[in-house]
Amino acid sequence: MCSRTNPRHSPRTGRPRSTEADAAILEATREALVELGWSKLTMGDVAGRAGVAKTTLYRRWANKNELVVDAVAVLFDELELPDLGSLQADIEHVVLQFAALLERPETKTALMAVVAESTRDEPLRERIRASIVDRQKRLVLAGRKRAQQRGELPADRDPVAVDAIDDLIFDVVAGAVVHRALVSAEPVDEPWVARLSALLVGGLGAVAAHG
Amino acid sequence: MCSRTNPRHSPRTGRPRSTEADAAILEATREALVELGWSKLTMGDVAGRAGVAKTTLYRRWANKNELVVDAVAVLFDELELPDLGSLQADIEHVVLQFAALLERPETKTALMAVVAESTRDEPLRERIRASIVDRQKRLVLAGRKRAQQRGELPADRDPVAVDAIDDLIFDVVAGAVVHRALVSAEPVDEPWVARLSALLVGGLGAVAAHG
Amino acid sequence: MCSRTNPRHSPRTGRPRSTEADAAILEATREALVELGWSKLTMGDVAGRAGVAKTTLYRRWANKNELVVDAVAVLFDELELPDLGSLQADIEHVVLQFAALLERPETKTALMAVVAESTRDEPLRERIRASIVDRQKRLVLAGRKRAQQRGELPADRDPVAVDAIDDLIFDVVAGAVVHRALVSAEPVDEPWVARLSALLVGGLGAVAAHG
Amino acid sequence: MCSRTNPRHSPRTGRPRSTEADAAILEATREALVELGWSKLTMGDVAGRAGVAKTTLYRRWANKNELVVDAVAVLFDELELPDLGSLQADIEHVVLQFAALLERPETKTALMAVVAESTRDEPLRERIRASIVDRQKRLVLAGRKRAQQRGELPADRDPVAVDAIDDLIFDVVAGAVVHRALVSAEPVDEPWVARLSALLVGGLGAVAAHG
DNA sequence: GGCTAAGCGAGACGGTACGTCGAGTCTTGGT
DNA sequence: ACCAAGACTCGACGTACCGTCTCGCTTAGCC
Repeated sequence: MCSRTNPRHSPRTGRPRSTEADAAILEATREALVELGWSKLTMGDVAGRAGVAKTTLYRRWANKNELVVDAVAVLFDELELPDLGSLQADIEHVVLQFAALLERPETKTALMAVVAESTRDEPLRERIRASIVDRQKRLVLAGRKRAQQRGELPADRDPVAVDAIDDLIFDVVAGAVVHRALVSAEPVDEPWVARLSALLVGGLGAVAAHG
Repeated sequence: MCSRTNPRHSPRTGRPRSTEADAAILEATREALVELGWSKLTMGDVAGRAGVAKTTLYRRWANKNELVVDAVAVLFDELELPDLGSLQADIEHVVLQFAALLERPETKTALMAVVAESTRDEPLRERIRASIVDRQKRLVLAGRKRAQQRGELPADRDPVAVDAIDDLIFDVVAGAVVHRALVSAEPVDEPWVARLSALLVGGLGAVAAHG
Repeated sequence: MCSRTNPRHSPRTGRPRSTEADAAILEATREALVELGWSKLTMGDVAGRAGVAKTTLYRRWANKNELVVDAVAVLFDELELPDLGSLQADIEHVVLQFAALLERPETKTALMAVVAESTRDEPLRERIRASIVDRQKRLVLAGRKRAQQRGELPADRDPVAVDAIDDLIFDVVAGAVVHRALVSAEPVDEPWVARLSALLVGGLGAVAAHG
Repeated sequence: MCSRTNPRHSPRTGRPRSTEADAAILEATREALVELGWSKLTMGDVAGRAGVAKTTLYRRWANKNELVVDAVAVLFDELELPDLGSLQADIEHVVLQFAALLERPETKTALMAVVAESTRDEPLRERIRASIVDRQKRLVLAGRKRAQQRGELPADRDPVAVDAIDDLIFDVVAGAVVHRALVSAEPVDEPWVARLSALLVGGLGAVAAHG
């Protein structure tokens, strides 16, 4: 999950890798992201902060991007979807959580950078998808299920179509928040979130009606 | 428009800058983006491709990021909004255009990278906003006006609220397409675009109704 | 004789060191010297060739230089001084033997390197002197004794002066051969050796006459 | 003579190399040799002492060995052969000069090291020969000529044989001094030098008589 | 015949230097 | 003032070795 697997080698032999080093490196990486941002973060600096040799980093991660993905990924697991009684309230709550996450300097600087790198680095894209993106689709799924139980959305007819709608909602919500926060550089505040969720709830009703 | 203005010097004195160099550099930058991607593009390489000295680049642009923004910005002016008879058709058309633009390797690799850099570089953010982002808001504005003329959307009541909705739509559309294309790395094809525009049109109706 | 003695431990307790490892390491060291030369020889590589862990090397030798000295020292014990009937013939024979030894790639690359290191490493200098240099002075001593028995050289008068001459001859012969072979990089062939021994025999006569 | 020649490039274009940097680097190299010795001298340290970037070193010298040869070579040009009235006195004087040179820490540590490296590096051997070795043969030549003028040695008969004797003397003198100073690590003092030159003068007489 | 003290293979560890590369600046001579 | 060329400083890169340090396991001699 978090480090380069030891190539062609029995796990029973030799000195085992230090798990303290693992943790210290990831923590140091987040710290460096906060202070320096992605483009000024260096492997040597991270090693220094972690109290670890540079070789120890390279033994675990092939390069800066993979390290940063792992350091940041864990933050995304904080997102939760408590039942607030209505689809619109649920959406607003998770969008605000996501916006708060994107406001943190370590994610703000890192997320776009690694996605940019991933356009030319297939393994990195896979790592991002596995560590970050796919893990959050659970939120969309859970939100839809709950809305269906409440009767806010009709029950599934065609499971393929449902999947497609889930993916659409995921890209729309995540994309809109990222774009608002990082490209437009405007605040993701309650009024905006209210408008966004109104748009979504309204749109979902229309799409579900004749979908 | 596209290059660093000559600091503290009268524009009338000495040898004028070569306009051929300007064009050659931007073209060379796009070429290098296609072949190498953003992170492996180097100023020396661009200078070499353009048949120009590195000095000449730095006389015009302060650094690599600003050069890349200018090289890519012009591509976004290709987007157009022909009248296709309905709001949904207009949206689908412009989204497909935008998706095609993001498929081009020079924009795919560059756009996210410079946005990532801009999270720590205020002048760069301003340049991106001025050169790329704000320029495309015209499309949202034009689309809405046309829909209002057709009667698909109600006429403006509160101009402030209208602006807010325009901005929301812009972030949702641009964000969703970028996220689908670069993060989810799934095709922005006609079925997906149809679903997106259905969602938007439905949602806009709902929002406008009680907005 | 050849390896670091076990510090602060009774030699009777615990598992004894493998003598096969000793031999394999020295042999591997010579092999690596032949293939890689002194400066590209690495401890890890030697350990690998010997089928032994790096720890096992460092348990026996403090560092690369001491290992190399021991690996090479044994080769110098091959030198012999058979009685060929005259001082000049004896000298020529031993010089040719020495030259052949210096032609071997493992000695050629190692000898000068460890001597160079020894200019800044007193323990190493001692080890070289004990393992290599002093051991070969026996040849000079034996040659002189034999020449005196034959009447080619006068009998000893002052033992201190005799020692001084022995040392001089040693430095002249060894130095000249090394310089010819490694610095001038010219062949130590029979004509050259004949000239050298003629010079020495003539010179010794003169020095002994009024010494 | 002292730096890597600029490959495939007109000398008329671009910023010229700094000659101050050249001098500062060589001086810094000698200083570092004195303080650290050859094996602990690093390119980065030399660059720092010279107030120069590491790249500036690598632009001029391919590696540490070539740099050290150039830094040390100039010291050997100090050797001179004043006329002291007799062959023996001339020899003693130049040998003492040479010994003093070898006592200097920068030559002591560097000379053997680069010769050791040169056994596996043909270009380095050539550089040493051209910069250091061949330049000093002039001393042997001059000494012999002067001795012939004085009548201490017979005039040339066979020029080839004369060359061979010159080379022999060079290897014997240089080799003996180096061996005494660095291998035997004993002082090259006046008594020893007197014995050496007596040996040589006596031997030369004998060799020249029937050579 | 179990105990104990070392040896052993494996490989991770903290360091240090390597030689290269790119960014952005400066210095030539020439337009 | 511009320009091409290329040297300059700075700093990070990713690699390679050094010599040390755990691991789990083996191999003797002694009780």
